[in-house]
Amino acid sequence: MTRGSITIGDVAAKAGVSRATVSRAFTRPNLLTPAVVEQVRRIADELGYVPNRIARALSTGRFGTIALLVPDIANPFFPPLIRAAQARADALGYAVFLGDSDETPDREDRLLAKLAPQVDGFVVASPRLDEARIRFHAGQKPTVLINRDIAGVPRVLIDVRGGIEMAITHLFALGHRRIAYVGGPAASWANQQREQAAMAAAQRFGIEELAIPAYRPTYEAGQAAVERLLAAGVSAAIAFDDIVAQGLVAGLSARGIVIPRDLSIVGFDDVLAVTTYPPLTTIDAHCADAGAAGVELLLEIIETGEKRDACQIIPTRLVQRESTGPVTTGEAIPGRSPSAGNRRRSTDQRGRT
Amino acid sequence: MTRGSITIGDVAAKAGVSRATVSRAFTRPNLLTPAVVEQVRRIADELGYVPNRIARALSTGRFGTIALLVPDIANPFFPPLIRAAQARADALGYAVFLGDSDETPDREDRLLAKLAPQVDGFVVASPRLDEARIRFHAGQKPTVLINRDIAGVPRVLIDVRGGIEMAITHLFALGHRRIAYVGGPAASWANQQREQAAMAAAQRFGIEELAIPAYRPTYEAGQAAVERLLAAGVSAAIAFDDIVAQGLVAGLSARGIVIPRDLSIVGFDDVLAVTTYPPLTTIDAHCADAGAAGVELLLEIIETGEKRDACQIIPTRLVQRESTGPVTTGEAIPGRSPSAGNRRRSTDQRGRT
DNA sequence: GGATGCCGTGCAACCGGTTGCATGAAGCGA
DNA sequence: TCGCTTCATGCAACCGGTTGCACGGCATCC
Repeated sequence: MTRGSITIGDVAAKAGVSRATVSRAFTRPNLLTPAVVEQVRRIADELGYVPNRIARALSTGRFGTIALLVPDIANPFFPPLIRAAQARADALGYAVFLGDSDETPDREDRLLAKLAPQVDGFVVASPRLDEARIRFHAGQKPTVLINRDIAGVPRVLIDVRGGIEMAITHLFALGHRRIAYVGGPAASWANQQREQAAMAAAQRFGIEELAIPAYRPTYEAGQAAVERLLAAGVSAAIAFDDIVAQGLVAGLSARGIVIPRDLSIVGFDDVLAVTTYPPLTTIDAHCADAGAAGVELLLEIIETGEKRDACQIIPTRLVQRESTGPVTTGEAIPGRSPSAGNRRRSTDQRGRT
Repeated sequence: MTRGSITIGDVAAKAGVSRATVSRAFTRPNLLTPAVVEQVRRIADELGYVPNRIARALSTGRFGTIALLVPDIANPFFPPLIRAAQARADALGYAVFLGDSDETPDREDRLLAKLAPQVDGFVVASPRLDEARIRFHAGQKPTVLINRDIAGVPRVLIDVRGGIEMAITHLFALGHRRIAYVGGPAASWANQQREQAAMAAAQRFGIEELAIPAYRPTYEAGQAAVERLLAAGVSAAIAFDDIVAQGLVAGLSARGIVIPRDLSIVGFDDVLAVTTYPPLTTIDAHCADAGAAGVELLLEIIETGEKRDACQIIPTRLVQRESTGPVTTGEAIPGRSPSAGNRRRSTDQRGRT
């Protein structure tokens, strides 16, 4: 099956050159006469020769593969990220192993160990593993983290503070003075970061902010949080992510609460915003960019051999759709500048294309 | 990094045996004296020797890896499939390459060629490539197709006819006599299959059925098809997939049409049904099962070496939620048993767990 | 006690590339 | 014209395993 396929020897024989020359025609063409390179490549094409990456890996110690680990492929945050990462890697000549850790640190650990001997490096998105283990693995193989901030390990982060700041500016302008942050998994680094950013920004605006847990980043968890949200007596909520936001919207609508008339909802990630009703105002996390950036950073580290302590920030932006609106009832504490309440302000400032 | 690690030679030297013996101690221990095996393994452990999979792959031609190709990771149909496939492969000791062909046959072709020399086989979900090329690749490496029926190539298929039949039975019982099938990409095998099944089933029930194209399997395409759908004057529609259905629902709602009062909608795949409003009645395609089954079939073929012409059918079931209801207006042709119109019938017969 | 067979082990070739070094031809200055 | 570079190419070793075959020792059997 694999046997019997075209090898470098076949091409060499047909082209009347040595195997070394064929090899160089592909890996170091500048060492050869252009005419020879051209001829070898033509014959290789004719024969349908494809370099055997395994054999190459054995002699160079480089595999031309990377592994991308995610906690849950089915979480809509990851597919665009995976897609972009895969496309970028493919364009740069690398193949991608995909691993799903199923949200469990142990499986993540096992996948890292298992794949290590056959990849040049790792991109680990939203790692669930503890810092010590991550450090250990990162010491073995070039590793780039996405969405996790560990000093010394190259990483790609989302500009959560910027996005949250825009969201709160937006809500403030609409007159909201008492809002909620509906959180995801308590143990999740992303959740802690988002919650802290929301608290800090609210404080700066003099907005009262309550943290309401949703425990898991799912639609059902969002629905289940509705009761607690209503009990909090807020006029707006920022959700951990779009999924939780969607659950909130569904749960609220089911109780006859009209969005955004009665309550404004802001999502996070912009992974399904257009497809909700009403279309969700959300913080676009540019997750595809994060995936591409992670791969690029990793390959740069692999190819230069430099162990730079890079920390790349992906900008966010607020995408204003229809799940947020001005405060209309007097239920919330009006604050000191109620006249600003109905002024709609464009916060749709693109971070980048 | 990889260099400088312990090799079979180091173990051989320390154990005072040949490299061949060390190799056999791991791969064919029954050929050796138990005492030797035990001693070699102990020394290997002491030294921290781990067999190099790449080197092994080069000589055996077996890699312990498979590739999973999908047309678009971001299409919600695939993440559950990928997830299940990855989990199954991992459990059986294989690592998974993921390839996204971006819906283009050429990229699919290229990915197959590129990955072929480093995998033991392929699972190709919803291939976009033409039959001849698929046959060609399947001839080179063990290949299992999901969602594409090519005689002679092992494949896992969705029981589209069964699902459609249940959906139409359901709609008929609700009194619908004139319905539409809102199709996906015309060139897609899945679309053709679904459309034909819908037409055939409708005919059996004496239901009038119109085909309305949506051209692409996207939310926007679904929205764009609304006008054509309304012009058709039907009382119900079956969509190519849940995404198109969601687009239809959104487009209809935006025009003030209430679902299911004014129009019933049935989706296909059950990948986002709960999260729509109203929750979507849909045909559950068990896509996770399909992914797992594809991997299992492939590994069986790889490990037994048999080239069986397998064709495994994944059962479907109708999941009845709230986007379908009885015909209430007289706009549709009432048919001959209008009294059956309001009888709600449970069609939620599980195909399997 | 010698022929026979079995079995555990080693030798060496091989998988399909890459690469350091040697070689020989061409180019060039004196 | 000669000697020195320069450069394109080939030779052969190597990456780290696996495996067909040969060999030699020992038990078995006549």
